Amino acid sequence: MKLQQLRYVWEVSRHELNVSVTADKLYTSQSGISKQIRLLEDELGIPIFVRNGKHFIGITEAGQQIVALAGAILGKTRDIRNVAQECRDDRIGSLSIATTHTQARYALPPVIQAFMQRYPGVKLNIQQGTPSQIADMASRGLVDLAIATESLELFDNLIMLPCYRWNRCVLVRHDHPLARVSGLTLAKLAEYPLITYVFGFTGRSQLDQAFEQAGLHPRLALTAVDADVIKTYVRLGLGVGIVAHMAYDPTIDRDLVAIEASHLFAPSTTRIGFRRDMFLRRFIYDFMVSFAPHLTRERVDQALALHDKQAVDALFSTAELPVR
Amino acid sequence: MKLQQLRYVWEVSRHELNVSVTADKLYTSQSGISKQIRLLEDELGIPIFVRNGKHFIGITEAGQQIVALAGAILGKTRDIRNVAQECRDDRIGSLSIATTHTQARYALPPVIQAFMQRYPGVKLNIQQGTPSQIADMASRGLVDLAIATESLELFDNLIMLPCYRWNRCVLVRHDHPLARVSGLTLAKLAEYPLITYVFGFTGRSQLDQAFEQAGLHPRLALTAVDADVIKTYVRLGLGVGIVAHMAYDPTIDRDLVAIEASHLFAPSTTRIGFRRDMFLRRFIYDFMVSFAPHLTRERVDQALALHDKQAVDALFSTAELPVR
DNA sequence: GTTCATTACGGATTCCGTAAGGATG
DNA sequence: CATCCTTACGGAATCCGTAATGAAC
Repeated sequence: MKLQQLRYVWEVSRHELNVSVTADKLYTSQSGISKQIRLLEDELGIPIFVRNGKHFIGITEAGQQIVALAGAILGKTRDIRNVAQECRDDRIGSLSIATTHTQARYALPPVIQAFMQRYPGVKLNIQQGTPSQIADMASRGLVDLAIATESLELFDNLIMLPCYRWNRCVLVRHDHPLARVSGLTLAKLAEYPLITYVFGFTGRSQLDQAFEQAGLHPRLALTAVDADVIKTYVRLGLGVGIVAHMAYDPTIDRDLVAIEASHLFAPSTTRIGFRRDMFLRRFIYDFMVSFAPHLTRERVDQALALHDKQAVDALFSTAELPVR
Repeated sequence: MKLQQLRYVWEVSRHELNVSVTADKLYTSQSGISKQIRLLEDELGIPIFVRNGKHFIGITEAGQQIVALAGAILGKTRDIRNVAQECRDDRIGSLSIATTHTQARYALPPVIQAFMQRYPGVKLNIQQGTPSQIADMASRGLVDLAIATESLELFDNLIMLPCYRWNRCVLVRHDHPLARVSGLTLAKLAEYPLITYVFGFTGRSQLDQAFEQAGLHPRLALTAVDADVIKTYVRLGLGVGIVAHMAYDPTIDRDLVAIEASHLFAPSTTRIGFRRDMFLRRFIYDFMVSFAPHLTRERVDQALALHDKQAVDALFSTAELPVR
C-alpha cells in the first residue's frame, strides 16, 4: 500500500470514476493510475471499483469505506506538510476558502485585503459555490475554510463557528408605492411580486419561515443566487427586492430605496466551518479573528474541544455576535 | 512523503529513539531507516528528531505533531486492510487484546474459548500489562481491545464500554479470627494487616475510598498485581486478603474462607475500550457481545455515535450490567 | 572500546510514460 | 468511430542492505 495508490483511488473516485480525466488533472498518465489502482486491489485482495468490461461504473461497498479512509489519510498528510511549513515560516503557505457570492462580494473584501497585506506570502484561493457545495468541499478537504449562512450543518466532520448576524432590507425603486410607506409589514410586502435569493442560499429559509408563520404566500417573481442580480431586476421594475442588509450600498444603489426589514424577519447567522481535525496554521487563526473578532485562537480551541454542535453555539452568546 | 517513511518515524519514536533497535524489530537495516527519515526531513524542510552528534536525543516540537499524525495515518492503513479482509472473509484475521491478569485469569477464559471455537481462523493475541499500559497500547493502536477496571479513562481517543460490575470478598485461613465473625465491618477488617492489589490495579481505588470515607487507615501488609499471589500470602498467614469475588474458586481455594464483602465496598466496573475511529470487524463485535451480552452491535454503534463519556455510560444503565 | 547514526555504493526492485491492444457504447 | 481501461515494455528513479566512516558515551 502506498500513498500514491490511495491518492489515485481518492482522485478517481471524485472525478466521476474516469481514469483518463483524473490523469489529465494530475498531470500523469492513465496507465500509471490504472496500474497502481490494480496493484492496490491485488494487494488488498478485493476490487475497489466495479468494472463493466473496461469501464469503471461504480465503487464497491468495501471500496467506499476505503475511499473514505484514503481521503482521511491524505488529509493527514496535508496536515503534516502544514505542520512543517508552519514550523519553517508561519507567514508562507496557502489558504483556500469556499464561500457564496454574498460573502465574497460584501463581507469578505476588507478581511481579504487586510489578510493579503499582512501575509503577502500566503497564496489565497477563493472558490464560489452553493452552500451545500461549499460544505462538501470543506468536508472533503478540498478547501480549508467554508463560509456560508446555510447548509454547513450537514457534515459532522465540520465544526461551525458563528461569525455575525445580519438582517434584511427591502429594495424598491423610488417610484414604487412601498417607497412611501412607513411601518412596513409582511402583509404589505406580500402584496407585491418579490425578488430574492434562490432556495438554499443566503438565509432564504428564515425568509420563507417568516411568511409561513404569518400565513402569507407571496408571489416570488424571480429568485437569484446573488444580490447584484436581484438589484438589476428590481431596477427593471419587476418586483420588490429582499436582500441582505449589507448588500445595499447607499452610494452605488442611489437609485433604489432601502427599507429596513429587520423587524419582519429573524436575523440569519453566517458561519465559518472547517474540518474538525484539521491542523490550523497561525494565519488561519488570524484570518478568523479578523473576520469575526470574537473568534480568538483561545476560543476557537475551546470550541474544538467540544463535541456537540449545540455546545459550540452556546459558547458564543448571541449578544456578542456582531450585527450587520 | 511515503508511508514507509511515516512508519519509520513512528516506530523509531516508540523504540526509545534508537534506530538500530527499531531496524532489528522491523527486520530491516539501520541505514535504510536512517536514510528514509532523513529524506522525509529534507522533504518537509524541518528536523523531526533532535540529534546530538549522531545520536537521537529527542523529538522536535513539530516532530511530535508529525509523529502523532503518522500514527493516525498508520492506524487508518490498518483499517483499510481490515476492511478488505473483512470483505474477503469475515472469519479470518487477527485480534489482539491487552488486559490485566485478573481479567485474563478469571473473566476471559470462557469467552476466549468460545471465540476460538467459533473463529478458528482468527489469530488471538493476548497481552498483559498494567491498566495504564493497557490503555496506552490501545490508544496507540498496538492492540485492538483493552479490557481493564482502571485507567481507561485517560485517553480520549478511546471509547469505553461498561461490561460488568463486580464485588470483593475477604479471604482468610480457617484458623483466622475473622473466619468465625458474622457481620463483617470495615472497622473489624482494619484491625488486621491486609493483602490486596497494588495501587492502580483491579479496582484498588474503590477500596481505598471505602476506608478513607470510614476514617480508617488499615495497614497494608503486602500488595500484589494479582489474586494468585495474594492468595499465596494469605495461605502463609501474613494477612487478610481482599480480592475480586470472581478470583475465589470454591474447589481450588478450599483451604481458604471467603467472606462476602459487597456491603463494604462500592462495586467496580470492568470496561472494554478501543480506539473510537477503529474499523470494527464482525468478529470484534461478536467478541464483545460474548464478553458482555448487552454490548450488541447495535448498541455499540449507538455508543460510538455519542461523543461524551458520560453519555456513553448513561446508555448502559447500571441495572443491566451483569454482576459477578 | 562499544554503541550508534551517517555516508557511499552496487544490485534489485519499482515507478512512469509511450504505445499498442481490446472492450464498450 | 470515439472513448476508455488494460497490458507490454524500456528507461529512469528509487529502495535496500552491506560495508566503511566518524561521532558520542
